[in-house]
Amino acid sequence: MASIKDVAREAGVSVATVSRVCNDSGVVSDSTRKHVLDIAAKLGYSPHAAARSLITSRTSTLGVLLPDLYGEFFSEVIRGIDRTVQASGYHLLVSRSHGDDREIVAAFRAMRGRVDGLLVMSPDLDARNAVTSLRDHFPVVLLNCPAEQDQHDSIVIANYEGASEAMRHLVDRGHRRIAMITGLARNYDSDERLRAFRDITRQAGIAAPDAIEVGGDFTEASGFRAGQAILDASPRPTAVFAANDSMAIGALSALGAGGLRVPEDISVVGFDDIPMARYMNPPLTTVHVDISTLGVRATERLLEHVRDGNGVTRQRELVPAHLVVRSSSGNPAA
Amino acid sequence: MASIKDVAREAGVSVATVSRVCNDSGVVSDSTRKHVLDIAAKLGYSPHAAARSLITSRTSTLGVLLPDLYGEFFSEVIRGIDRTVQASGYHLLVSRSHGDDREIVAAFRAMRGRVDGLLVMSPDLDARNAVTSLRDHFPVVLLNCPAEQDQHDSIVIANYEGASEAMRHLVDRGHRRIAMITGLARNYDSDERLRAFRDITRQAGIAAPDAIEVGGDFTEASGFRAGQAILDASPRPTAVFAANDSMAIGALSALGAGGLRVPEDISVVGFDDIPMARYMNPPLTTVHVDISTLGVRATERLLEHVRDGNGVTRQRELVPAHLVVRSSSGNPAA
DNA sequence: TTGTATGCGTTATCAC
DNA sequence: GTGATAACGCATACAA
Repeated sequence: MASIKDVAREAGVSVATVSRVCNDSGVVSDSTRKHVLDIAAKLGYSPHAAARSLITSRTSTLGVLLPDLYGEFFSEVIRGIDRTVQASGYHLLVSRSHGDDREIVAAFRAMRGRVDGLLVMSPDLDARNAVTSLRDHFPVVLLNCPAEQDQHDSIVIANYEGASEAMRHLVDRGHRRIAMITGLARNYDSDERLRAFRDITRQAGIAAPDAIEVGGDFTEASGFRAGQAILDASPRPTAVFAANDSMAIGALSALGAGGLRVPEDISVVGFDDIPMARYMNPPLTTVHVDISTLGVRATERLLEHVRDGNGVTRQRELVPAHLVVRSSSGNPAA
Repeated sequence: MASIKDVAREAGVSVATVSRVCNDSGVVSDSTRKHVLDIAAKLGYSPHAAARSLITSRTSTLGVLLPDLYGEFFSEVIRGIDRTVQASGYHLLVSRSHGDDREIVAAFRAMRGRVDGLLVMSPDLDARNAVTSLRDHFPVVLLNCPAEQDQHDSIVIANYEGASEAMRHLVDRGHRRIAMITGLARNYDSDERLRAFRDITRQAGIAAPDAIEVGGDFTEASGFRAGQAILDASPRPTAVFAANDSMAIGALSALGAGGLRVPEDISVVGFDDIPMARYMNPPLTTVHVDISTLGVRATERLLEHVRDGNGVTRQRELVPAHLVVRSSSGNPAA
């Protein structure tokens, strides 16, 4: 593979000149510039990224640490991240971690010399310490993580607000027996949405067994199982609030298979508004989140840090979440 | 950030010894090894990836070039890739390209010095030349690309076989008016699935206007629009074969909104078997593809190349695709 | 068993 | 305008 030396020799100039041409730095005469460019093209030369970043101490790469790459939600987040990263001329290094401290620390170490900054998406409540202790090494932006205000730079979904809106919608429609399908245990998003469920039901004077919580893990399969459990519950709820759309869709399927009509017999509300939600049968009432914006904003914030150093203030940014009423929710049966 | 020099100085040894300890190479006495390890831990030292790859000329990173990061299909592919990459101690650099030659070439260049090998997923039929001309720089494995047998290393879905099975299923059930919702134009997957549609309909003696093709682009929205067009078609088809599940789901929605019952009035068959397919209402009959395996196998093949050099033979590998009959397909109405 | 010295490909600081 | 040359952090051949 051709190096800067090859180009210099072939063009009859020094490596310094070739470097200047490639980086538009310093002053080079038009004629030599053109000549060097020609030779470089002929040799198919492209600078060696590792060598360059060794001397400049910049990699032009951003890292992203994800809990798992599953389903449309993450797909959309990555989409937003990728779009922004690419538009800024950066590269994207993705890594998955199960979320525990040890693994996050290991991932951080492995990133050294590979990235200029890191996007961490770890809704696991245990991971905070790892992030805090290692933040000194390079800029970090937290994405949908449980973080104290101003402690870290972070972008989070308005989980509580969105879930509250969804729950109020159900209560306002007259529902008095409501089930919640929760997400993974010790997960920030899930906990916040559950907190709203509890607050709103309490405010409405609804208590167990009229307010029940069924455990899920954000997958369609767990939503399906939860739906089956709700079918068997007595008294049977007239409405279901799922912590995300995938589970709502799984529940929709189980409820339908059990002979219930949605929304006539039972209402179902999800969270996220993944692209597929509106195409469900019936179209899913859900809390809309501009998911890719989550990725876009996080990346923009990280780029600010990477470029402007530590001059950027730390703050917590909220991505709004609003209820979109479609056909899967209605009034409870008389 | 602590470098190897800092560790060496602090430990009172040479950088060579520190290097040997870190890489388990050469022979180091147990006592100094332990000592060096302690100091390294104390200083929070981790080797600088760029510096290391400059001297070893290996990056421990694989690149993946994708057409777009949209929907569950890509999500699953990346999932498979990531799992394999990570299990092998490699990193993953993702990049998106719109698929045209120029952009692919640019992406290749930018990858120089960043990756040891590249996974290219570009179903666009125009991109072949770019890949061929740049393959010399590092190992490349094509993922679901139109490639001549033995010309490149590639993994492809058994598009034609799977689509044929789906079409035969419909014909065997007695359908004589069938619509196909195609994918993006000039897309390999779409073209192969369409080829099966045309072959099977021809073999069954079905011709226009009983065999119609409606244009889509793999999104739910395009499937929805196609579904509306099919509602208005006359004679109206009794079955629909969509080039992927997302479009099938969109069509399901449009057909239902138009008052048609599935499968009583019209059958719908998809392709991919994304996780959500079985939770549709009705559950979607579709061609199952072990999507993440596509990513896993491609990554394994690429790793073979990266590790064993050019000793690995080039070949085309097929990922099987088989029909899964659920409830969205049945016999045509009398 | 350990240390010294060289070079990987690039940019940056000087001279000229 | 251009060319030497020193660094960047590390691995390794060779010397001790």
